[in-house]
Amino acid sequence: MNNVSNYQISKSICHPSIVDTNTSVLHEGDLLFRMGDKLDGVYMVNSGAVKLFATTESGDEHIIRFCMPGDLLGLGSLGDGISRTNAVVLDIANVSLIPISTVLSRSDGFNLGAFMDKIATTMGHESEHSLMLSRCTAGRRLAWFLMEFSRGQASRGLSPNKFIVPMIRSDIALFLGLAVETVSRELARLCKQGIVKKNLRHIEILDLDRLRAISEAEDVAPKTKARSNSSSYH
Amino acid sequence: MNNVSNYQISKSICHPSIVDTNTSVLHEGDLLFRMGDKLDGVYMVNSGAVKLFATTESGDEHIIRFCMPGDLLGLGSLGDGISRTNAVVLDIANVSLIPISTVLSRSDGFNLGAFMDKIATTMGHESEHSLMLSRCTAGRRLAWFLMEFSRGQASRGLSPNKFIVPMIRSDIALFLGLAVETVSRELARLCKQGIVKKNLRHIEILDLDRLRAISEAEDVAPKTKARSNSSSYH
DNA sequence: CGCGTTTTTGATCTAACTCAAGCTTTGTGG
DNA sequence: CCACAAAGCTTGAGTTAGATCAAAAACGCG
Repeated sequence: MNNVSNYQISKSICHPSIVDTNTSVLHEGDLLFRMGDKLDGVYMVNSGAVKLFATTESGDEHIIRFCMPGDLLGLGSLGDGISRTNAVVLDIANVSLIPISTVLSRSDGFNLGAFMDKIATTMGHESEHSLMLSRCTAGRRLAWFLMEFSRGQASRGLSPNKFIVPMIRSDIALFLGLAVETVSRELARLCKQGIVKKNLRHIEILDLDRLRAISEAEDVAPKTKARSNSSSYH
Repeated sequence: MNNVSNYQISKSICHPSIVDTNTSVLHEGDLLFRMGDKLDGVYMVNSGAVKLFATTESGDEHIIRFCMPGDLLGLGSLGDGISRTNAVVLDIANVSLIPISTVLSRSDGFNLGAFMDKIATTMGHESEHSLMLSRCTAGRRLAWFLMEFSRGQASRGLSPNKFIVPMIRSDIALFLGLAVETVSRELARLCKQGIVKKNLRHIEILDLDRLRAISEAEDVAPKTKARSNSSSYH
């Protein structure tokens, strides 16, 4: 990962002095926090990858999102400071803590607008994720996942066509609400179509346009028709 | 809806003077805003019900959540002020605008902590919704929906056992990622089991415990097994 | 090299969708 | 106030996408 761009991402929210004093490095498999933990603030991922997930009593997990450089973690605890999710490091990561007091105390070093902006972006992603889970075919979910990852790469100045994903197949499955076997099969299909090339976690996108087309397919769900809403406009 | 409690909810975030000057009443079918609109802030629902949803090019909609008294709307636009969602009134509603400038300018009348708290709660709900969409049976999704609605009623000082839901079946279907027919069938099943009683939008929960049991059933998905994560703890 | 983990492929099964149709409720105009 | 139309809800029958079960192949670390 590129340290220069990571540093810039952090700076946009916090003054360097805030970041520097609260940074730590975690390794693959490390738990950043788990459900029920008391958190002192919100974490920002500077490098590496962290998976954020919820677990049920029965031990099943649902992956909420994969946090990459620039992403915030632990937002759900902003209220009472108690985390409702678990965070595990997938790839050696550098994360910094933004204390809740910093967020609320409007010191000069903290950019509340940029912070709100990140929250809004995060919520937007969650909505899209939710849309994918509710009304899309397995093939489309996977295509969307790859497109999103590719976009993320591009936004971090890395190659949007060739990358190594930090998660294993079952993580992808858990994120997309599919069985591992389905993820494997759909990925195989994309390969046969010449749209991507894969070798375990090494992914190469050969035809971004076609992949985008699949991810945006207009076959979302000709099921339930919406109520006609178009009446007066406030 | 109970005006006294609604007022109290608003007051916890904004000083009354802020709320009073930005309040308006909207009727069923009214559009509060739609995707692409420029918003001047975040809306708070004081009474009534508003549905928040995204639409795809093909006209399908995905309902993100139903906003009830005390809920915030338009959080996704906190960054650039552009809404990524549509908001339509289901039940005559009183909403007030919290200008973005109020949020960012830390005036005495604005409680940033309470605001963050609401954001955190909202994110928690979204995660739960997402979990339901990804790994649960139709029956469990519906049970969860009813439980959540019931909890909301209780938190607003209304009956948790008997209420009139503000949305039609297809809205519930769109929210839960199911076909209308499935919602209808599952609701019929709950009735046959003596757990609820229904008459169109009038719902009576006869056995809250059993409904909760269904909504929390431990059959979430014995599908994909999670990677063993339990290693070092930060 | 050997063993546990991850990935893949094949065969079967099932929950929920789709299609179709009837019924109930609500709203509108005469 | 009734008739009719539109919207909403329900039930039945058949189909299917993706889950589950089973097992083999590929990887990678000690």
